Amino acid sequence: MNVRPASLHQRILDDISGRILSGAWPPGHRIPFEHELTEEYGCSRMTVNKALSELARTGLIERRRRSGSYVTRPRSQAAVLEIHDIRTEVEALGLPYRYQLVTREKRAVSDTESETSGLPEDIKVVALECQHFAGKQPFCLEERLINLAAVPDAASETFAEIAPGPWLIGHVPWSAAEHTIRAVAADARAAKALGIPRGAACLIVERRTWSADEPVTFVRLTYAGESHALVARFAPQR
Amino acid sequence: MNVRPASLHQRILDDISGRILSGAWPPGHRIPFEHELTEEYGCSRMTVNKALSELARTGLIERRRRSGSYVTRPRSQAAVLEIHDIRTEVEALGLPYRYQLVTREKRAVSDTESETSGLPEDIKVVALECQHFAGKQPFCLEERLINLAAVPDAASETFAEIAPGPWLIGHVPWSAAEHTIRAVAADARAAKALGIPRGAACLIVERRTWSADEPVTFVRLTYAGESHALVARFAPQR
DNA sequence: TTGATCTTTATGTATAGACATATTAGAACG
DNA sequence: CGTTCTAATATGTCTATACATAAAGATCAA
Repeated sequence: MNVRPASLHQRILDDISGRILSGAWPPGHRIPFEHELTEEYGCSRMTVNKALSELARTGLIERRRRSGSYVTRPRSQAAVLEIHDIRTEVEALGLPYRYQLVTREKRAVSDTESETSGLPEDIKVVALECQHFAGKQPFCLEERLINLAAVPDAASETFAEIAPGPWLIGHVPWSAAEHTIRAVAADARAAKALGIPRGAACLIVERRTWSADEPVTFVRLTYAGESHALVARFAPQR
Repeated sequence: MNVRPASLHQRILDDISGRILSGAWPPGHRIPFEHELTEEYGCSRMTVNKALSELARTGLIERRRRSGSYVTRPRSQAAVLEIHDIRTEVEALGLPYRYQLVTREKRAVSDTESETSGLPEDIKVVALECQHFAGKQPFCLEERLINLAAVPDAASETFAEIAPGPWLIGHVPWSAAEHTIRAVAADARAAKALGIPRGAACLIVERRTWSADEPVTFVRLTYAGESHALVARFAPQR
C-alpha cells in the first residue's frame, strides 16, 4: 500500500470513491453529510469539503444544496484519448522516425476543402502534404491547412525540416480541438503514399484546432489500417 | 458573459487559465506566487491556493515547492471521447433503432480470446453476438464476453430483449474502461452481419471494462466504415 | 573542490469560525 | 385544497492562522 501517509482529504476521497466503485454505494445513494464525515474522520468541515468537491468535479458524485451529495449514474462513457505527436508514436514502436515534406503551397481555401475542414472559404492558408515514416515503411500521410491569418509565421516556414505539428505547438498557444475518427477505404493518393493497395482499410483522424475562437489549422492524418490503433482510457480517479 | 458573479477562486482560475490559453503566459512561465496573487486579488491564501491546486490537477500548471508554479508544456493532445449507448447514437441520426440477439452461449474463455480480450484464460463467461440496426440497415455488430465471476446475474439474463450494454450499466457499478479504436477490412462474418462487401473498411471499437480491479466485460463493436465516426473534443477549461 | 549541514521559502495540509445561498419541509393563510 | 411564507439545513465560499515539508541556496568543514 501507501508507505507515505496520504493526506487526510485524499484518504477520505479514496474511501468514498472506493465504496462507489465497488458498488457498496450504488448510483443514487446519498453519501453522508459533511458534518457526519467530519465526525467520522475527526476533522474539520473544510477537509471533508475538499474531498467531496473534488469527487463532484470528476463527476462521481453530485451535490445538492439542502439535500446532500449523491452517487451519480454513469451516463455516457467519457474516455480520454491521448493524441501524441507522430514522432513519439513511431519511436514508441522502437522504430526510427523520418519526416518528409511532399508539397507545400500558399493559396486560398477551396470550396470543397472549406466543407470538410470547417475553415471559412477563401481565407489564405498554407496547404501541406507530408509523409511520416516508421523505419522504411510509410506510417502516416498528413494533409494540412494552416490559417495564415491566425499564424502569419507559417508563411515564412518551409516545413522541410520540421513537421507542421510540432512547429505549431511552438508557435500557437494552448487551443481547443475537435477530433473526428473514422475508417475509410484507401483512395489512390493514400494508397500510393502509404504503400498499400487501393481500397485497403485506413484509419483517419481529422483535427480542427482553434485558438481564442479563431480557426488555426485543419489536419487529416491517414494511417494504414493494421498499423495503428488509438487508445483511450477512462478511470474515474487517478 | 457570466451574469451570475463567479466565485472568487473561480475568477482567479479563469484569469490565469485565460492568460495561459491566450499565450500571454507561455509554457515554462512562472506564474505569480500565492502571496503575490493574494495581494493582487485582496483575498486570503486559501482562496488562491484553491484556484492553483485545481489548475495543477487539470494539468495546466505544475507546482514546485520552494520554487513556484509554472505553466506546463503541452505534451500530448488529450481529447475527451464521449462514447454513447448505441441506441442513442442511432436515434441521434433520426432513425428507428432495433436490437437483435444472434447467439448466446455460456462457456470458458478460449486461448485466442484471452489474448485479444485481456480476460484471463478459462474463466466462465457469457459470450454474445448481437446486431444493432438503424432503420432497415445493420449499423453495428457487437461481440461481447461477460465475466460471470464479476457479474453472476448475467447467467440468468437471456439478452433477447435488452442489449448487454444498457443491461450492464444497471448491474455493475462505476468502472474503469480502456478503448482501442482501429480500422480493419471486414472479414466474412462482419461483412455478412453488416451487409457490406468483404474487405470493406470497418471501424472497430474495443472496450475492456473493470470494476474494482476485476475484469467485467470485453466488447468489440464493428461499424461499417462510412456509417460511423467518433468525435472527441478538447477544451482545456470549461 | 567537494560534501554535509543549516536556513529560507513556497507550497501542502489542516483548522475553526463566519456568512451566503439554494432548497425543501412544514406552517400559515386564503 | 392549493398557495405563499417561513424556518431549517446542507452546501458554497472565504478568512486568518498554523504547522509541515520539500527544495534551493548559503554556509561551513574536510
